[in-house]
Amino acid sequence: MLKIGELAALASVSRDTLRFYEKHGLITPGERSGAGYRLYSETDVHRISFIIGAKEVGFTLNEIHQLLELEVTKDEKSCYDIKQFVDAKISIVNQRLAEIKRIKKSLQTLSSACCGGDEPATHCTILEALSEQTN
Amino acid sequence: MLKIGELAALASVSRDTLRFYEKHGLITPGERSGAGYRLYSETDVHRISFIIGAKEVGFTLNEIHQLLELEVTKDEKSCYDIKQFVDAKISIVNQRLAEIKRIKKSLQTLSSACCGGDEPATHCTILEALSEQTN
DNA sequence: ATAAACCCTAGAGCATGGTCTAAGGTCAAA
DNA sequence: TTTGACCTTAGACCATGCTCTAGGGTTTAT
Ligand SMILES: [Zn+2]
Ligand SMILES: [Zn+2]
Ligand SMILES: [Zn+2]
Ligand SMILES: [Zn+2]
Repeated sequence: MLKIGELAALASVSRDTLRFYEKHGLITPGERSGAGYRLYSETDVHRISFIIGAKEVGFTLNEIHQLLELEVTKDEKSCYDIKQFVDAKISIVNQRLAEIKRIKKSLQTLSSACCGGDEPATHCTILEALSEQTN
Repeated sequence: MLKIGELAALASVSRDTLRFYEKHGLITPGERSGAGYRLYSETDVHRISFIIGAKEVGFTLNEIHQLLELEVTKDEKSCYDIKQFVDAKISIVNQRLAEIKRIKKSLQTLSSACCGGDEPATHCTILEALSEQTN
């Protein structure tokens, strides 16, 4: 059984983060010591690992919430269900990717149209372009 | 001179958004009517256009703040300065892009390792992988 | 025995970019 | 004249993911 600071060190997160995850229902640490200290079991450690792993691949806490539900009921779920979930996330990520690429392109277009010289920017095509709405 | 609702309609933003921008120093509408209504000049309209244009290419409000300072002092600034600013943003965008690509790859790796079948997910490689920290 | 290091709670605060509400004043048309 | 559409303010609220503070109690080492 680990105390919060021990788990925090193990998982490389802050104690506050662990309490935050608990408050938001991501972990439900069972036991408390006589003094009311949280005590984390092996299962809890595994759960934290899961959360951190899921964060690392870009899931939001909300999504991790749903993933954890899939995880704890994994004998009632199929691989199909889990894979679907991941694939749905991939398509969200693809949308973000497309948006950022769009932004990058716009910025590159702006940048390459500008002479980048020493003269006053009164004629700068970047400043001009920004005030022309495409809408 | 436009009232706030008129400018809002023109710029396709809400009245609240315009007041929000003002509160955060992005616009500084000069005049008020007798009843205390904000009155926007041609210059203000141009400024709003600029803000919206800059938002469209992905600048944050904070960055737009800085851009506006460049814009109003553009006779003291050079194209070099402006282009530098845009190029700095491009490198921020590139970092975000790299991070999202990393996430996408991780998710794809997860997805493709899963059989996606109908059997119980007790053996699912996705769930397994998520609880294995790379750290 | 006392100080450092740890634990607890509730709740505020941060950054981002707004949106909405309450409680009021103003202006135009019917 | 009264309704509705517009305007004002200050401040609360949304999501996201923490981080920090205040004001306590506990444990451990010296
Ligand atoms: Zn130039
Ligand atoms: Zn230029
Ligand atoms: Zn399978
Ligand atoms: Zn699977």
